[in-house]
Amino acid sequence: MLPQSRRELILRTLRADGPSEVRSLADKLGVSQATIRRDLEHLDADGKLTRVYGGAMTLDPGEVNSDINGDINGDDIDDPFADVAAERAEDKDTVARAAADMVQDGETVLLDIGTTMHRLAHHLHGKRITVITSNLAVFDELRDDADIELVLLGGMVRRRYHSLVGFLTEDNLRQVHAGRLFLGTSGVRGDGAVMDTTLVEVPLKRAMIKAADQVVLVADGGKFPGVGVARVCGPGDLDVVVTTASADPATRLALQEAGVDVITA
Amino acid sequence: MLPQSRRELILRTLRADGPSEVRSLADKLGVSQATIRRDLEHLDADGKLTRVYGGAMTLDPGEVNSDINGDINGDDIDDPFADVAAERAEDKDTVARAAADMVQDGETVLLDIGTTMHRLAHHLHGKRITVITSNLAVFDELRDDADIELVLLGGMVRRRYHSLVGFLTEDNLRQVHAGRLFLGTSGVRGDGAVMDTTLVEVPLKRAMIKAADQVVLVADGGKFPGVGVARVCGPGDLDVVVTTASADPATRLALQEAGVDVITA
DNA sequence: AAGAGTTTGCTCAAGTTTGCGCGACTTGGG
DNA sequence: CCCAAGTCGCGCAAACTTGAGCAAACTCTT
Repeated sequence: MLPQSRRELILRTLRADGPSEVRSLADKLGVSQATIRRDLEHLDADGKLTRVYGGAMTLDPGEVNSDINGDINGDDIDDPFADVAAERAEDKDTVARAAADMVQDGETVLLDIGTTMHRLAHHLHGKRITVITSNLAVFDELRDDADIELVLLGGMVRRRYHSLVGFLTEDNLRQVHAGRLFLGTSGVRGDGAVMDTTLVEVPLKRAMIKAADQVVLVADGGKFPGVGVARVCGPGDLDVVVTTASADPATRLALQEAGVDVITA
Repeated sequence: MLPQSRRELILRTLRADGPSEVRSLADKLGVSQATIRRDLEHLDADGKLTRVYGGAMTLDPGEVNSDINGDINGDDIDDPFADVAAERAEDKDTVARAAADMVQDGETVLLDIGTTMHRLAHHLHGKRITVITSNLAVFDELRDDADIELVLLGGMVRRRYHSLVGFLTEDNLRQVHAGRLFLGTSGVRGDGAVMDTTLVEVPLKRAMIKAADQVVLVADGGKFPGVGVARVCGPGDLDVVVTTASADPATRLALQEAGVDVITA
């Protein structure tokens, strides 16, 4: 059994059966607890799971399969530079925090789905704002925060993605308006086009863009350039991009030439 | 059981069932009360709940009594007979179970807000159905049940009532259709009119009635007759009423004369 | 076939969690 | 006002988890 396969199996186990103890993982995979610990340490550094005392669980509050969303390209696995991938998890938090810092009391913000938006929501605590979202991880994060007026868009519960989708969501989006939209992505193409891998989300993202005055794309440098099967929008639809220094300079330039304000967190 | 999982379970329990005592949490989770105390201390420090003498509750400012949430009429609070309220809780579960038993695989049901509907949702586990709701307690109950297609109506999060309200909810309700609606109430008047105490819910309830083929009112006998400032609908809008033997006979008769099928659970 | 580098399992000290007992405190009722 | 019942916080010991160090096994390259 390859270490890499074992780690993927660990992730799959967590996604399927929820939180798991070190002991049970060791038994199940036929390796020592020390090995499992090291695996969990690795996966935690890569932002694939959260380590907790005694075992591990999927990202934060039952976030079953966040990376399908937030980090849609699975390059982390193929990436031979493990330390680069480790930076990515931190990068996500960095851009999320920088984006959250833009938000002032009294604003109304629209939050896209994905892990990056969840991190962003985490940094919104303490502000007196209105948040509109179809992101269930964001909902879980903010549902007990009395300072935040929380509006949930309707839709079908998509458990694997922790989101709400469908025509109800689209309908609701046509009825609301926000000062700012924070948009996530699977990757930005070299010409500045925003991409996504899940087709069903594309019309929703487009509806969100229509519903907001300002569109802020939040994406760590690992997504420049990035992939995705579907084109969500062009650089002309974006107002601001928050990213990290590791973003590909050519893509960044393409964005700036399209009039986008590129902020390096 | 991981400490982390246990703590999340505590939060979930509080959200679903309202305030809880240290003892009952300890029994439920199979750990000592000391551990529960430490967990509560932890969660309180994290701002996830409010510690109170004897137990804990969700940190909603107005959430003094669980019944404020689900049970839309606040009469349980004013009720000087605590044991009556306790009996009522059992009654609520009885009618909820009877109503849930009506549901067949493949159905689409619409669930109103309130504790009774939460209990009903609890008895829906194991069925392969579609559930549409704006009830966040129902959402919490069913969000991890892979057999149930769950549709959440959009709206503003109303924390004290564990519900979603507003024009987004109404809009969504105009777009969906269900075979059956399970309706809650604060009380049924002597003439069979369904009442409610929260004005903002009335248009939603009316929209739900329009969106369903069959309307099933689920209300324990303590609500016959009952009070409420706003009239939701008349007996003619109801198809079935599920209640307990303690329901006022005159009110029951009025319903039957209006062609309603009154079922005693 | 040998060496460099990685992975794995084991051991051990340090740290964490848990359950229990005890004294102090809070609550509700005479 | 005081009392009884229950709850709380604290210290302690036992059980468990963790991270680090180390040697053996393994992989890959030369």
